[in-house]
Amino acid sequence: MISCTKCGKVETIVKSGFVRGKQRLYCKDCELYFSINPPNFNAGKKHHQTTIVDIAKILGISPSTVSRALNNSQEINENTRDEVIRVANELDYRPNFLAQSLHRGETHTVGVVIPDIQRPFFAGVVAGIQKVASEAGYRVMICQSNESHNTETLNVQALMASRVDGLLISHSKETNSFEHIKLHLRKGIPIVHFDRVCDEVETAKVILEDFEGSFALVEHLIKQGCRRIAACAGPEDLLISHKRLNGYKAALQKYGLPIEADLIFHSSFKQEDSINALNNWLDLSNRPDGIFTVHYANAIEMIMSLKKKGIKIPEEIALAAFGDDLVASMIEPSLTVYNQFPFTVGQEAAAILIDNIINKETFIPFTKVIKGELIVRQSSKKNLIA
Amino acid sequence: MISCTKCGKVETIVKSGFVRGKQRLYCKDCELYFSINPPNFNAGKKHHQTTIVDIAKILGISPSTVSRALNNSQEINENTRDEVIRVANELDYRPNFLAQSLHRGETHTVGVVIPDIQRPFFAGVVAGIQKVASEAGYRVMICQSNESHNTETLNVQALMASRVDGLLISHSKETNSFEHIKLHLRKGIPIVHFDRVCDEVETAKVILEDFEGSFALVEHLIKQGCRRIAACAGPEDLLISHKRLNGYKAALQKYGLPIEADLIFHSSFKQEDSINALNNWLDLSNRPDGIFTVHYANAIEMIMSLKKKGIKIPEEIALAAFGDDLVASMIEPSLTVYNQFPFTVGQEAAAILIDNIINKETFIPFTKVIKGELIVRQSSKKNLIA
DNA sequence: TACGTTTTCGGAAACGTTTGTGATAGTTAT
DNA sequence: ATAACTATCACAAACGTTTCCGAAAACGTA
Repeated sequence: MISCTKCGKVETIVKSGFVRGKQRLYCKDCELYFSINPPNFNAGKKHHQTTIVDIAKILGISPSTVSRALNNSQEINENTRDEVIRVANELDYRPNFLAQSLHRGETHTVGVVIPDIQRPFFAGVVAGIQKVASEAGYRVMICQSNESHNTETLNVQALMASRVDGLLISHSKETNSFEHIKLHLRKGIPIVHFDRVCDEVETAKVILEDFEGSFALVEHLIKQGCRRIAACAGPEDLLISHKRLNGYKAALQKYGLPIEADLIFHSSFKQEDSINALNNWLDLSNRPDGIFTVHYANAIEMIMSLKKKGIKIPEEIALAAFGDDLVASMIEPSLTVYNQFPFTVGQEAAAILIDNIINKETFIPFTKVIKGELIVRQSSKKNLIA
Repeated sequence: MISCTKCGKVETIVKSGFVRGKQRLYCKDCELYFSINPPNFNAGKKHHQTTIVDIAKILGISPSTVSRALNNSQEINENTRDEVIRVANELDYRPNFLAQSLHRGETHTVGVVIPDIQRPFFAGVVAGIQKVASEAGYRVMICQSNESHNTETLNVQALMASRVDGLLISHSKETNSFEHIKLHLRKGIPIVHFDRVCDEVETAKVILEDFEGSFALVEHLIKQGCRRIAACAGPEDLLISHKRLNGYKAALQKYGLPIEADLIFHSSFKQEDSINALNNWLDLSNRPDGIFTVHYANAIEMIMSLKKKGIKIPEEIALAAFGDDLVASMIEPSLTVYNQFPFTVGQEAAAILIDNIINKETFIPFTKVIKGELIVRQSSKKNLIA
């Protein structure tokens, strides 16, 4: 039979409802409520990281004194401080970051949302962010949206639940509404966009010279003698896709070349896409003699495909693309690119965000442009014009 | 003059020591202690994320009831629950993760320490980790050691201060003592090693077929006709360097080839290193006819250098390396590699860690080996033996 | 009617910190 | 000697949750 956990009596026990599926009991004698726990309820007891209270108990002082000793407060006796520090070292005390953050109301952590860490550009950005953040005493929490709007929204929510002090984000290619950003911005959370920014919200932004970059690439192709230049643009929803496409168009216009819808294709960064686009262009009665892509990976795939078909690069078709990478310099012919300096982008974005966090009241959003660099390689060196 | 913050009197104020550098005051009339705050002390007041208490106040109920309503407790009236949920949605309530974690004593977060996120192998591992972790409801916190022992130690400390529930780590090339790991292992924190593991500590490990992989690569080179195979090994402190070197040696021995100290070089993943090693080998009176490297990047650099020198690959020198990457397949000649499936490594490591976290009491450390795959490409196809 | 039982909620403690305020012993100045 | 002041500590509140316990009201059932 069931006996009272206090007096041990059996006859005084009556039932008293349910809690979490377990029968609740009441001992009329002890006036005690209780429920029965499984025998190993306290078996797997949490391991105990040493706390400020442990130290206080050992030294017979109050937790507040320990806290003051460990925080270089002036209002503490030197001897006391030394004793506290000695014991703290002995027990390998580490302040509980959760408790500190909860109390302070800030976590000294910034959140990062990127589409895909495996893309060298974003890996570089993350490395830059971590460098600046760690130097400023901030932790970094990284999430991947995998190019999904929904996942991105969940990422932002999770980071906010973790109470990050600020957010760095580069949107997924699907993202076409920005409520999840505006919501938190309204709550006063500092947010900084980079690369794939959005014009709808008033945040600080770190962007690349998207227009200028593609203009430079396309102008370069034109100067090398190309007269029919195809464009492999990015996903239609992305702002940077438009900017880059505009750069392409502007370059064509400057040199009096027509803009042909046939030659513009919106890729979604998938391999098949770019190959399909390429094949379509090759099937045209009037083939392009130059290709501009917004992502170097597309250009690499095209080069491979063109080589298989025996089409000469750059003589028959020249190529130029956004984004530098080892493979762009290694492939034959090596690929002309516009280097975006991802590490710098990350550094700048993090620096701006931390500034925004620290000077929350006075910070005024602005846009920082990271200048890129045209790297001319074999894929475009027709040398018709020296 | 200074007046009491309560009664406003001036004449009753006396000084009363210092706190944090600020003069402390005492009003004899009110018997009140206080110190003077700068005027804008409460100006930049923290923005208020809505809490459970806010909801409770609005509805005139207690916070515990709100908590129960939001946690699908059975002991709550349906109407009450609906009301709570309605208000919670209106105010966009998000539970404070810090408070939850502090209370529960667990963060549902795992820490990851890697040498460098920009290396495709580690980026792949991280992606695998995040996939498994997020599916299991765990957050991921990533740190880079930048191949520094000291930074690695600091990373581990920071993650522990954040009270991560478990740790995934691949050691820096410098790391030759493991106190920072043992310390936390003793405290009962689940730790899983991957790739660059360490034999000194009893943790679960996810490793590659280091021995078998290099054996396969070297055996392949031998079967292709190579008789003097040089090795560009990893940093001497790393366990995997030894394993891979042993695979190299074993393959040579199996085929009765001598092991020559001249042909073994320990790289530190720096570009100059591998080029220097290559030049040394080329200067030998008896040049090697095959090169095995533990990192594909070294092999890529060597291919570039060899091509400049006009040395034919694979006829004069064949190459094979650890680690697959886009560039390995794109370079000409394409590079024979042993693919390590980084994404799988990450997935396995995360799955094991989470198992270790959940079944902390019963978990028994073990080692999981991820099988690799030999990918033969042009850099080694001498076809002497079909 | 009377008692047992369930439902539903409030109060309070706890997680580990930091910090405002009360308190006391000792020190200096008048 | 006495008032003013300093140094040093303890206590308690607060951060936002969850959960144990107590209790009132409602609902049975004998």
